Amino acid sequence: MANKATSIDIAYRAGVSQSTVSRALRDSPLVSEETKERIKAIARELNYKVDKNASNLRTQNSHTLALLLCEDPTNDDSLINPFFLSMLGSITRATAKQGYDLLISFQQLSSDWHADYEDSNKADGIILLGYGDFVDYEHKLERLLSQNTHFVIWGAEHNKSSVASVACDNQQGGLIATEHLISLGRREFAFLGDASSHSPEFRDRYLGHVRALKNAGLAVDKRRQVDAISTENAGFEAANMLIRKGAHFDAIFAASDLIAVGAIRALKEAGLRVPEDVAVVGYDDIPVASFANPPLTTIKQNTQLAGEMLVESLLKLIRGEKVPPKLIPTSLVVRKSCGIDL
Amino acid sequence: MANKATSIDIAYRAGVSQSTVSRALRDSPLVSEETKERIKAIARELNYKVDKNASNLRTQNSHTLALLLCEDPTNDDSLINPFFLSMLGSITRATAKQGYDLLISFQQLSSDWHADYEDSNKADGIILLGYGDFVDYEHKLERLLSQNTHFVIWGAEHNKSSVASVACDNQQGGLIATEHLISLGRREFAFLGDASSHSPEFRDRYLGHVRALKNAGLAVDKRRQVDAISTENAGFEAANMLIRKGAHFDAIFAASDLIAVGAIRALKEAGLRVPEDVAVVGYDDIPVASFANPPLTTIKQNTQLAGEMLVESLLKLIRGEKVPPKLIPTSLVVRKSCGIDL
DNA sequence: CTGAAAGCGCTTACAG
DNA sequence: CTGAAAGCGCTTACAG
Repeated sequence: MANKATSIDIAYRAGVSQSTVSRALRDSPLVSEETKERIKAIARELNYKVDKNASNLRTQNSHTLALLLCEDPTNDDSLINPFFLSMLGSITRATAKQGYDLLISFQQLSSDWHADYEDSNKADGIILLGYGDFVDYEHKLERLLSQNTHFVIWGAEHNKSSVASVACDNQQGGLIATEHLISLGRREFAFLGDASSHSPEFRDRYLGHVRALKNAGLAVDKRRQVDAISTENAGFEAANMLIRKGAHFDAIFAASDLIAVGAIRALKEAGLRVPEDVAVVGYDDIPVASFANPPLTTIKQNTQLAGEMLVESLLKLIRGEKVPPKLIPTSLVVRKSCGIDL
Repeated sequence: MANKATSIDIAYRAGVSQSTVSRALRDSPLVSEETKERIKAIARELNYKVDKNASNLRTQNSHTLALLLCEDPTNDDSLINPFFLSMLGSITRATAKQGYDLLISFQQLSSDWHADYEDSNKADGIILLGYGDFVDYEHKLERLLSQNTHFVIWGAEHNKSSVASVACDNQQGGLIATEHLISLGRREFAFLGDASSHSPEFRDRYLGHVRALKNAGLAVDKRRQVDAISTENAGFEAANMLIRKGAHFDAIFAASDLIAVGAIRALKEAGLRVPEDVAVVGYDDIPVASFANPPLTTIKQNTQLAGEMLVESLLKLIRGEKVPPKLIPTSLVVRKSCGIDL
């Protein structure tokens, strides 16, 4: 590889000082238009690009954000939660739009976080996506907080108000999903998904679900809530358990689409028809949802907006501004699994 | 944020020179064990991390790779080709395993590439994923080549042997998919997907498909090949066109799973049963494939291996080694859409 | 508007 | 085994 051109090379050719080159390329008003043009032309000709390591070292910021994607321990090695992938797309776009680069890292949940991007000046801040067990997660957040790292988390509002967060309104999602089923005449509900504080997002969906039931004067039967992590298999097992217990239900609200798809499989195998016997609603609107059989009614999170807000909040934090937690409303996507005639 | 500790701070506390600190932290054999321990302990205590900008500037390499994901212009804005996402996962992992960071960027195909990661010393090399139109793509590759950028491409073998590439064996994939259908008694084949030089991967799948037909002494009917880009809609349209033309066929080999899923929808709407009347095989094994109705028989690419090889090839290139193009064998995933009784 | 100079925080020859 | 010093390529006060 030919030696890269430096600002000194350009200065030499342009017959100016290196400082002037640096100013010209950064469009400083201190340089005359004429000189600027000459310098820029030479820079283009030499295919010159400012050395980021040098400029970052000098200015002490990296113009780079880091995205830490924590994988669910439950997914197989090569599979990423499809919902996160959708977020990844919007985060990448939002980061680029702001003129930042994005460093990405997948972390095993088990392992200790390698979250020293900011300490090593590789990134100005960190976006955290996914956590596995929320209780463990909080300890890690504590450490980031104590190290004054700039970071913003996706998913659940943290009880420490000092943690910046962006989340979709999971309670509202659970509410509208359940209200929809109620409006279609369903009365006996099952909820599939962990409803404990270990999974605050699922728990909030559950809380919204319960609120809708209460608003409608319907019974909340704890025996029809079955824990499940977000996999097709867990959904299958959870629905099977309900069926084996002989539980009565005419609707299932699943805390995620994968759970819903697994549940549908279990229902079918048990000879139950979806949606005639049991209506099913999922959560996330992953691509699989529209191809499920029947196509899955689900709650869609606005990942586009979410990505933008995560990036925006993080940049504000870096600039030293305050950022209140953000809550994004969700929307209902009606397909056939809820029993409506499309 | 408290001022970050530097190697000088540590030197001061340890009562040694800054050079010794630097050596100790890099585990240089020139430093006594005892001194090393002392220095490392202080570094931990101060939460010290080597400043990457400074060290990269000094050593003139970034220990970072860049991933350029070029989106298909055909996908809607927030949706990424699910196959690429699976690659992304394995590339991220492989990069981390080698101790490198990964910078990621989504490029619009229309826009001019912003591929100056290496020129600005932000990355030591680039992995290119996706391209849209291959003919346009090649011009861009020319430029990278002329700038002596280190890069490796995924997908098709480039006719310039100087371009490092990793690809799955698309011809072999097309061959085994078609052979499988033939072994199940299918005789009249349609192929859905662009078979021109604008989509070399699809074309190779088509070539393998044709080879299998010829090997079996079956007719190759050009009228049963319909161009389609890799979307569900394009597959739907392509299959509809075949049906409207009154083409006879008892099997469809689709160049991608999305095309296959769209084709199945068209077949069903036309009152054709899958697989009884028409068997369908796709390509990629995206998550949707197993949830399609009927579940889709498809060709699986080993994304895990592919990601590792891309990273490995790129690192070799950076080290100045030669890298021959790599071809990874594919495998058949049999589900119900091909007509086998599972 | 321009230049000379300092300095960001490291790594690494050079000298001991 | 250790230290003093140079230098990676920028940005930006300071002086003119």
